[in-house]
Amino acid sequence: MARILDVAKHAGLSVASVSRVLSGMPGVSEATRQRVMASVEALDYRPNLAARRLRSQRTDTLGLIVSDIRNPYFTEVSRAVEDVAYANGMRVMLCNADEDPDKESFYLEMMRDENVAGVILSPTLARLAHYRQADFPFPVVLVDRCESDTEADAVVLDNVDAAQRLVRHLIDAGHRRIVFFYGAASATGRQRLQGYQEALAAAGLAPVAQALRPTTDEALAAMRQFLQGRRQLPDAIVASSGLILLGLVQALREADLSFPDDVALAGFDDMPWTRVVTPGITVMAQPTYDIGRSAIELLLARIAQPDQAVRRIVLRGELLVRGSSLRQDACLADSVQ
Amino acid sequence: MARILDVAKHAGLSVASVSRVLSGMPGVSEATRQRVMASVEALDYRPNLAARRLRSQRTDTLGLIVSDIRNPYFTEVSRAVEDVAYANGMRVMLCNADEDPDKESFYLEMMRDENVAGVILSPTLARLAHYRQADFPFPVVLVDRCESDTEADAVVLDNVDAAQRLVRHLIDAGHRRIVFFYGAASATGRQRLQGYQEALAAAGLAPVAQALRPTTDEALAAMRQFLQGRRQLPDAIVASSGLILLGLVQALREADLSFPDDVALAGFDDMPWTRVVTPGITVMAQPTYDIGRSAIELLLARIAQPDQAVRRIVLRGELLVRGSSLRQDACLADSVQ
DNA sequence: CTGTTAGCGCGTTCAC
DNA sequence: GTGAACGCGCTAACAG
Repeated sequence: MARILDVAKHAGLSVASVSRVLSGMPGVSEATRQRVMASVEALDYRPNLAARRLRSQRTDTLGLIVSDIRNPYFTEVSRAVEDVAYANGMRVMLCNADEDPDKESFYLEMMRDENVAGVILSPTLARLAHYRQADFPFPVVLVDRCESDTEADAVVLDNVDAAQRLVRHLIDAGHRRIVFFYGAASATGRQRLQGYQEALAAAGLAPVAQALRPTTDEALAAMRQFLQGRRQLPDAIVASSGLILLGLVQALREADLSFPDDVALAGFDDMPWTRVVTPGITVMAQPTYDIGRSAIELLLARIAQPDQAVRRIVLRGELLVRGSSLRQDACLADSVQ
Repeated sequence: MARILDVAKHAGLSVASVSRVLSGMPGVSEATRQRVMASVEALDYRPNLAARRLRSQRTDTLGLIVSDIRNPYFTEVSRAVEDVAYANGMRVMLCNADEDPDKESFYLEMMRDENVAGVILSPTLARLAHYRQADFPFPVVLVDRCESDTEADAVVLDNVDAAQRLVRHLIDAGHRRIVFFYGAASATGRQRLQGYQEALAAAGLAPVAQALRPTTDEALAAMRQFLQGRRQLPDAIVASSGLILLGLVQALREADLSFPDDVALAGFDDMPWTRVVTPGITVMAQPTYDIGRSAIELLLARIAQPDQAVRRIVLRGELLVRGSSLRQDACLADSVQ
């Protein structure tokens, strides 16, 4: 592997000149610049990143710690983050905490060890509870999950509002007994619970909420149990995330129940499959790519300006009404899309 | 940030001793080990990875370059890779080439710059065509995609066999005119095409195959066009991947066509949603987690033994028969699962 | 068993 | 505009 010294020799220059050219520093004659570039080409030279990072103490690496890599929400966010990062000459280390606080801690330590320039994190509830930016040696931007009083740069959906609108839609469609299955392990799930509760309260209805871990398997199990326990179904069921929604649908299919005939259905996240089940499932769609893009833009801005005021970007969900939420007797199934 | 010298001073020892303890080298008395650990604790010392990597020329980082992070196949593979990697004290850099040869090249260069210990790669067709391990400065294990004559460690499905069995199942179920939508950009898609062709040939049937880029959107567009072009539908349609399958189903729903009544359906990958559409979709399931686990085990073995013979691990798909492939008049819909 | 010391490859002063 | 030399923090060879 060619070193910078080899390039210098080949070009008949000193290592300093080569370094200057490669770092794009000013004060180099065009002639030497050409010679350096030619030698770099000739020797197929690549700077040693370890040496460069050691010497400069700087780093061009960002961390992205997602809660669950299987969640399309996060894969979409990660695509946006990568796109913007690479466009700005930075690399991204993508890590999957799998909703496990220990894994999350492990990766945060790793980020510290890697001396990253900054991290985008969707935190577990425990970490968010006593979150302080000062605990981290690098700037952090929260994504997807954030409390209203968290002192941190963050990009989130307006969860309370989104849940409210989703539930209000169900109420408007004529449903009264509406059950909510939500991921209790995240701030997001709880905020959506709040929106659900507020929407019901405003209509004078009683909430029935079921907490669970935010995975498809858990939702499937919870729904199985729910169906066993009762003779009469509610009017509608709402899921606080796409992963949970999938588990609910699996359980309904198992039990040979159909929607919206036996029970209406709605959830979060416009996952591709919600369009292909019959009828389509009404969901609150999140602007996933924008969320990721906003997060990394926030992070890059923070890195450039460490002392700027804390910013929070709140995005709005989009209600996509499909067949699953519409009572047959309402005769709307065909007219709304 | 505490340095190793600080730890040494604090413990009243030399840097060498501290280094030895931290690297787990033998020949250190228990007493000094204790003192070092105590000082490390006291100072909250963490080794500087850049310095360590520069000095030792070794690295504990592996690369994983997947073709499409949105494909659940790859997220599942990546989970397995991470699990095994971390259990072996290695980190993983996960990169998403997005089926783009340029991005793939970019990431491979990056892997070289990062001086990774090895890479797991699902290669684009172009790269596979003239693949030579000698072109890479690190060991590579191919995953998902590999030609029969590729000289490389690899973990793949037996694609020809899997496609044959899937198509044979359709033939056995009474279908005759069977159309194949496949991803032409990968070796895998082509191998599955071959299996499809062989199964049809054995039954004396004529193949009709539609090549496309292996994304849901492309499959949706291709299927739209396909449906427009003809008055009569085939008996059955087969997708060479889960992503393509999803696009096909979207197009069928759009056109208000149902399966298996209007046309039977089958595909690859046991994606969660294939179970929740009605009826369920018959698929050839891949052992995704095992694929990932095998790949990293192969890679770790190769790193430990650079000169061992090239190995290829071929795994078998599992046919999951669901309602989408069974003709109604065959009266099997309920008896098979 | 422990300490001293020479670089790993590069960026960055400081002279010239 | 260019070059010589130092040191980032660590590991490993060697000496004791």
